[in-house]
Amino acid sequence: MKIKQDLFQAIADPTRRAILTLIAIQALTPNAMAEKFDMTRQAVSKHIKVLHECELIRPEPSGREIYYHFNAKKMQEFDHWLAQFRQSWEVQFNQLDKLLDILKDQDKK
Amino acid sequence: MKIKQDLFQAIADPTRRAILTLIAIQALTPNAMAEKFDMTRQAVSKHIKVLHECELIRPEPSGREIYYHFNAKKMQEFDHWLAQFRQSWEVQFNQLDKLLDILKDQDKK
DNA sequence: AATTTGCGCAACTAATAAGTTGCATATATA
DNA sequence: TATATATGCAACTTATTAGTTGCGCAAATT
Repeated sequence: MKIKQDLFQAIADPTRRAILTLIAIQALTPNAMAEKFDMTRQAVSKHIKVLHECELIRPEPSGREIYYHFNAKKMQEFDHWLAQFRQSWEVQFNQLDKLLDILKDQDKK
Repeated sequence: MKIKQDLFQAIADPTRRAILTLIAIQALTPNAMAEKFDMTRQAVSKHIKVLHECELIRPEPSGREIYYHFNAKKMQEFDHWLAQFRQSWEVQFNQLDKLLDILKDQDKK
């Protein structure tokens, strides 16, 4: 059995990404989320479980309702993972810049 | 049938992420990749297909070998998706800063 | 020309995951 | 206390996918 849900697996599903987009603006209950999507409450509940297990969302009970909040700190891990590639695309874009410079020089001739 | 592989789906697999990390440093052939992982060449070939279909990698034939290069521009799309949440975590961190300020003030008393 | 090597595609198996319905539990309301 | 509502968990079905083996094709080597 899986100890913990994988962060990348969590955002692979479009519905879960939609949930994240929603609650990044405002915390919502499972029922409120289910109303937004064309699926049963139980289906949404499963997505919530996945997002919760990898700590992308955080429950805050309020009476018999549970508001799920967006955990920005966890989302930042993607930002850190992306860091290893930033250098790559800067290099590739610099090469593009060089190419553009060459083309400019050719125009002058 | 799926028209095109999804970017998020592509990076959901740990082996594919490892491939991306490898070729971000240096372009590799399918065989060279397969040697790095404990799986058959065909399995790696499938991952290559997924990464290629969503344009995260780009083939450059060289004789009977094919070097796959990392496409940084495509990975940037993930960066752009993350952008919608950057504001959220800045807000949450600002709130943390405020809290820290409050705690500092309490120390002074 | 014959053989080896690099690669992709097809078929198959096993595991995973998204969705459903049904049920149990806890909180709020009448 | 009885009832309605909010939520999570379990069992099931179906679809997807990661891995395998086997095959065919094209390029390089002998």
